[in-house]
Amino acid sequence: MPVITLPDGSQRAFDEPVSVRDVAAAIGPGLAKAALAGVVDGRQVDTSHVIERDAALAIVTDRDAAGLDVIRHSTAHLLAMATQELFPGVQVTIGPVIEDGFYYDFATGHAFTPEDLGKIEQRMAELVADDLPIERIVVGRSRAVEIFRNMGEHYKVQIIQELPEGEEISLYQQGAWMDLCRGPHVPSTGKLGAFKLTKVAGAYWRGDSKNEMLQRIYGTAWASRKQLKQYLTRIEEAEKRDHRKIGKKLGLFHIQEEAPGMVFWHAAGWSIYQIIEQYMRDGQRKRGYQEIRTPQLVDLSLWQRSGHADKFGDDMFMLKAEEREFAVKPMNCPCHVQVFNQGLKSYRDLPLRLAEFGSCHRNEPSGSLHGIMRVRGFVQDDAHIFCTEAQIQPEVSDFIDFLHAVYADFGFDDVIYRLSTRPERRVGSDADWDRAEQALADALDAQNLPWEELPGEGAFYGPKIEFSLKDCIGRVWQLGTIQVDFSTPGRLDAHYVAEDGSRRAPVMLHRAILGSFERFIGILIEHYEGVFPSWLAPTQAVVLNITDKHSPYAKYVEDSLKNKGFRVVSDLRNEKIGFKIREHTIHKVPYLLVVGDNEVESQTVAVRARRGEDLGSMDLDAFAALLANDVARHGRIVLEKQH
RNA sequence: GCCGGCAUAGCUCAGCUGGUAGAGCAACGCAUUCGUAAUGCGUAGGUCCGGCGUUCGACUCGCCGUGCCGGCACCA
Repeated sequence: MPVITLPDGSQRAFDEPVSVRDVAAAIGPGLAKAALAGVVDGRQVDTSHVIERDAALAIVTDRDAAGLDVIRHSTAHLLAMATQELFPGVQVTIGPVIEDGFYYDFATGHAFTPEDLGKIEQRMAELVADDLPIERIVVGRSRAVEIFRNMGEHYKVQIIQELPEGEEISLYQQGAWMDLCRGPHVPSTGKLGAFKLTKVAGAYWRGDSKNEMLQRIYGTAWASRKQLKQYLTRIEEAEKRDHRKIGKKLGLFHIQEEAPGMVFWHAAGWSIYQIIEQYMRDGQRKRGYQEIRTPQLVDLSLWQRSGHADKFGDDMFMLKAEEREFAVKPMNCPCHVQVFNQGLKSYRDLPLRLAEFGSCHRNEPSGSLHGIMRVRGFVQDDAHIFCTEAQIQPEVSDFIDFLHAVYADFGFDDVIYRLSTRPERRVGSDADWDRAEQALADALDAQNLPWEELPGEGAFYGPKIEFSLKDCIGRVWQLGTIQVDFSTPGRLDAHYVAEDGSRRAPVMLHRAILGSFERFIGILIEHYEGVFPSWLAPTQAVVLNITDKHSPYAKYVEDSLKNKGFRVVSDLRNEKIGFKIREHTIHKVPYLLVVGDNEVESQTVAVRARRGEDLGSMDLDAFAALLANDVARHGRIVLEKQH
């Protein structure tokens, strides 16, 4: 006699055990049709699940996030079924739900082509039309192994054998096809339909590059055709923000074959870069950093002492000269320790903050290169803080303040915070780690920041916080970081004289806010969609003459504004004003200053903002004030617009 | 690095099953002197990524290499 409690608190009593489907039907035929799964006492189940005793039940439909996940998961099964029908001999492995969709990994000698995806998609549509019931079957472990072994599904056999003892093993069957799965799944294939297969890719079995490579098919799935369409449109729109496309269109930089993973900055891009560098330099100076500069090329012996050659030698560019072996620096820290080591330091010198816009080169794997976001030659806004253990927490807190001020100035407010804690192999005592991890966590908590812990992901020398942002299509890129390092100072003989006269190794904090200028500018381009706020825009205003006779005045306007420190050019070409406006609008110039008879007469400029607004005519001082005000707001203007 | 795809004019892209390339924009020239997102006419522009092969003949087919793109792995 189960009594079912629904999410609204209402209760329904039944004379005998009932399925989720039955309960839905008792509430209403519409719900019965919409039911995709259920949640019984917090556990997700199929609609066929029978409830024996009193329980809390929520019916899951495609309006719930959980329902969408069930749809995606079942669509992954549908993909696997269609694929195995069309390509006999293909083995199934895993097919999880991911953001916006799902994938399924297949073991096969055949490499799927984009044409294959079309065929598979078509077969999937047919299976939806067939509306095959999806049934859950519970079997014993040995029986499950036997079934999949007979089917030749060796990966599934392995998965079953590694399931924890006592875990219920369930199979899902639709038509003649069957897969091992925990579920839940939609009641029949007819509940699916709004999906699209998006890409094929290789992926290692169990994510380990030592294992064989499987064929992965990605797809997206939604509750309705309309949602699917919206998603596809969203992706299309997002792709227009791609920094590689915009970078080319705006002439910011290029990369060419002869220097893979290295950026050729053009004048416009370099202008942005320099403004950012100067901005960071000012911020660092105000916060007690000393800027230094260290060599690019350093004898291998230093990298051997620091441990880099040993651990990361393969990723370092090496060269021989004068019978010595040099390495192009992949990081700045060992060099910064050399600066610290010049002259005996006292505890009074701590914390000592050494900053460098350090040019680094790393021979990143070819497959990992990505526009200017992942490159082989880059410049970090790097700094190392040499301090005592007691100074870790205040330094980390100050750093997070600094970082937030910077991100806010660039208009970023959607930062992902991750704290990576002690890995298996590490240096330093557990007590050291306890305190360092706590210091980092406290610093995050003090600012009320939502952070995620990545257990075991810290560096061998200490824990770290990573600050990441997403690019236009949702890929996450790490920008800032702060890392505690118990190891490097000792390895490189750094020490200071403590209050009691003893010599101690300082703790070193590695930290960066932008990460690399290259990646940061890539993210900025996508964030702004190329529409740089006035303080960053390579050209802040263009003066446009109506006809030749206004050229002298246009030049005068240009020169006057340039003398005030603005980045202004004039476009005196013999073209119609509409043509020139169009061209500079496409290039996202913040302000267009049109000068014709009226403006020459009244000694003004007609101001047009880049979104098309006509700001009317004003004299040069008024425009200069307007632009100066704009510049002073940095990129916070973007945040204001969003909110 | 691994799996797959792609590489044609400065840019964006056409070019069916092999018969030595085409558009739009940009550039250049001429005309036009014009008031807020494209004035008209004309000219020039290609080692079809590189190498080797198949073929009477290769942008097209095959192999090798390079780079880029999408994933995977990596990211001190």
